[in-house]
Amino acid sequence: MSRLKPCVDALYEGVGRVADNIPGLPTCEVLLLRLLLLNGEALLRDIEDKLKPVDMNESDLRTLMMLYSSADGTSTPSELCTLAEQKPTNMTRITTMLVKRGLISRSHATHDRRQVVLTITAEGRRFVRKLLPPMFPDLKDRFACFSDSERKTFERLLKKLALHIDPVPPTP
Amino acid sequence: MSRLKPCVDALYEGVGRVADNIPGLPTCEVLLLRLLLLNGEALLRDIEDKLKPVDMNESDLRTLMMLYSSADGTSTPSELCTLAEQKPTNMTRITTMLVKRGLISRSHATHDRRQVVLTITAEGRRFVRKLLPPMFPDLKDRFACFSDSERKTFERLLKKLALHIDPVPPTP
DNA sequence: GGCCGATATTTCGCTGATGAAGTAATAGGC
DNA sequence: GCCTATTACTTCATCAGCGAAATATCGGCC
Repeated sequence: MSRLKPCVDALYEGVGRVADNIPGLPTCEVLLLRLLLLNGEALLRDIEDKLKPVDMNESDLRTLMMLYSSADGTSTPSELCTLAEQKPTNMTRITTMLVKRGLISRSHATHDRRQVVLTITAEGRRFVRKLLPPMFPDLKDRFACFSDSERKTFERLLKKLALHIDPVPPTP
Repeated sequence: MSRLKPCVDALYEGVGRVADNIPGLPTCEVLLLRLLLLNGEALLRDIEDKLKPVDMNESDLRTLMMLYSSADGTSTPSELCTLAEQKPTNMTRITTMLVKRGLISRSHATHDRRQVVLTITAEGRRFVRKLLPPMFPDLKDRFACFSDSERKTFERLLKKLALHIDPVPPTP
């Protein structure tokens, strides 16, 4: 069941028609935007499908991974919010759930008692080390259409874009 | 307020640390995946911010644009679902809202009375023609970090990826 | 021509994420 | 040493989107 090809086709046709209709349409940029979002959604769906069996979604895993991959297995909700691109509200829910599952622990910072310190537990580390490896083959497959140099180029462009769109404030 | 740079930095550091820890981690692929999602989320946020003033979200606009850009300004819920990557449930809600706002109209197909035919109205077309142009400058800015050839390369890679990840079924 | 499985869409109940308001603690001016 | 603004997090109400079930229609088989 091919889902993306019709989207891509309709996208190119549609943009062509709209361009005839609305002057000044930045055709190439629209294509880049839509293709990027299309790929993002598809990849996200794949991940979430794989996480469903362990009752997790991508935000949950991302949060857990931020702790797993931090220098000392420790962080705070606000730091995780900026690094995992989440709102505080949601971070509360995620961490509460992870604490309940015993994957992380919550405690208070001594120097600033407003701050909550989150630490990944031994069980959390075990969980990650068991969960990730089975996902590797499929992940490689996703990008198997690229040559090594294409992968490098793609990475370079994605990184460049991320750092560029960063500080652009929205025009109100 | 720079939000993405710390994410990118943490990503590269984090992946480095995890790679030391979990053998077989496809480092490059993980970076590609995370960077792609990061960019997608940031771009989506920008769009949704711009749409908030007109009480719309990106899915709503995408749906409306599929109709605007179709050959005859007409489609069906199921077709829109596949093209706009939406579930039927959500499409019902979106189209109901668009009908309420007078941007599209709903009617029944004569040859198959199960099907609903959605048509963009004159007001819907006006709405789109008024809404889009102010978004062009910012959209161009987003990709202004790329040279023409980089934009072409990026588009080629994105398209290639979309068509590749398409038919890969999830391994259960 | 009536029954059965498939298809198109909607309804319903639930979950994940959000913005706004609330709580708690700190920091800085005076 | 208090008062105010700021910061860190949580709670609450709400909403978009989803899966499963319901509804309506079609198409084919006998």
